[in-house]
Amino acid sequence: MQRKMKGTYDILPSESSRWQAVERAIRRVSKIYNYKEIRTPIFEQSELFHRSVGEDTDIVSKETYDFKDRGDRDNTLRPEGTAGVVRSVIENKLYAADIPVQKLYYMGPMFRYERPQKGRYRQFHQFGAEAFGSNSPLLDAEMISYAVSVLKSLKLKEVTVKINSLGDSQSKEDYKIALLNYLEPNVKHLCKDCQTRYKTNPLRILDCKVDKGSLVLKEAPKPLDYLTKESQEHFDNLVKYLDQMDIAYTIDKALVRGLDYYTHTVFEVDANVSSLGAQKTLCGGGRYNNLVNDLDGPDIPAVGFAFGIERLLLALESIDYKGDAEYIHLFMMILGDDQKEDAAKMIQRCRLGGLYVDTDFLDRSMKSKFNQAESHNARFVAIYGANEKEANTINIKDQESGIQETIETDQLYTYIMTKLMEPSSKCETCEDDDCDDCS
RNA sequence: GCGGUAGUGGCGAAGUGGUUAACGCAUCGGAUUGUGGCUCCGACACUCGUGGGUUCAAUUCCCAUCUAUCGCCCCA
Repeated sequence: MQRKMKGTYDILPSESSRWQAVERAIRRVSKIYNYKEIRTPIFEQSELFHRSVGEDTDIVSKETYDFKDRGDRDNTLRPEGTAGVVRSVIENKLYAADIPVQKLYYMGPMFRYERPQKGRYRQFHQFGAEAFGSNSPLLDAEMISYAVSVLKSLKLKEVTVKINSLGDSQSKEDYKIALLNYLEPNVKHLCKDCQTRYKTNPLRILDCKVDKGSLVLKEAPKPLDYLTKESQEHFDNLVKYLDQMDIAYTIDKALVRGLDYYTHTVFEVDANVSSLGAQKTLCGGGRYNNLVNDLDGPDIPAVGFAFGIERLLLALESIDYKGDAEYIHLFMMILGDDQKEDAAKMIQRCRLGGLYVDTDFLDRSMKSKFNQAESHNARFVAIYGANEKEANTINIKDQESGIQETIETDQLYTYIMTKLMEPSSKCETCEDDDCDDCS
């Protein structure tokens, strides 16, 4: 049997309504914040990711899906979304468009060659947003609010926002020197990984889980202590705005994030949900004021975030979030071959009118037809056999009320439409958490 | 890349070195030749992830491999 590739999975019909619900929520919130969708290729020149994400990050050094094409070019399946978006903004000169601040979002598959586990796959999906052209902390605050709103719109309440600032290039450089100086006599007390990080990516030592409790790290200098005046101001303003927007956050002085390109604000949103295990970070983001310039674009600042959609869905599972209920309006029950012509005509009429219609294609028993109608969650079942054909009528049963009526065949569509217009006693799309009718 | 656990019908899940591989759910047929959801009866795995080895005999033991899962690393 052919099997799927390691770390990939199929989104089956039973799951897709949940995906659609999440995607719809994302698009709706994006509209509210006035972000426009951008769709970039899922592969790019390998060099793009090396230059943007950072040569020494794990993502680039050991997790990319690389391949050579027939023209001997080096390609990489995108491991994250920002690089491609930045490339596109530069290449299409979106920074020169009549809208001075470009606010973009994307959604789609990403690829990392990793050992799969729950909530982590080789082909996974991200939803992310990027805003270009402003260094205002108001935009940082908007980003964080945007991310939180997506979670709120999905009714996820148990979330924590952590923020920190790395400052501008000057701050980052000052801090790095201070950290290296501080750690130098203590390197041998750090874990093995951190001894490597000391040389390659010292900032990441800060949020090492092994050394977390150690005195060395607790007393280590933090990025916030080395902010330049402007950087400090930026961060102070962000905090003020978040307070005014009534967005709960905690300042995590050890938060540094894994990608090289961040400056100033960095943030993470965690779900406090046991089912996520080690993968509780739903969203990570921050400001990257130098990346556009580093990739040969103009010197314009930017800020963004990315969500892992699989993790979002996992978190939703724990709050028992369901996608939209699947249903059809009509299940046409055809009894006897001689009735199929008329039935085909009636089905077509209803579908042209926009009704969701299905029927039994296996000539199974009436019992089975009812069972099929039930599993399709049909509101109405229409029964058409020899007797009805004779009388030019059709029996139609409302599965919700159990009431069955006999009507003229040419009244079928109108009958269903009329019934659907009547207010339902059921509370189907209730938005109110405290509604007594919802169970 | 490293370490632990697991792999039996569509799903869940027993089981054993020896020849009919329990059971539950789902599905299908019938009782009820045109009104389902309850009940009863019946059907449903040339086969126990894949490949190889040990053995007279392997689903069971051994090795490899694949996949899943948990943790590490890292990240979303």
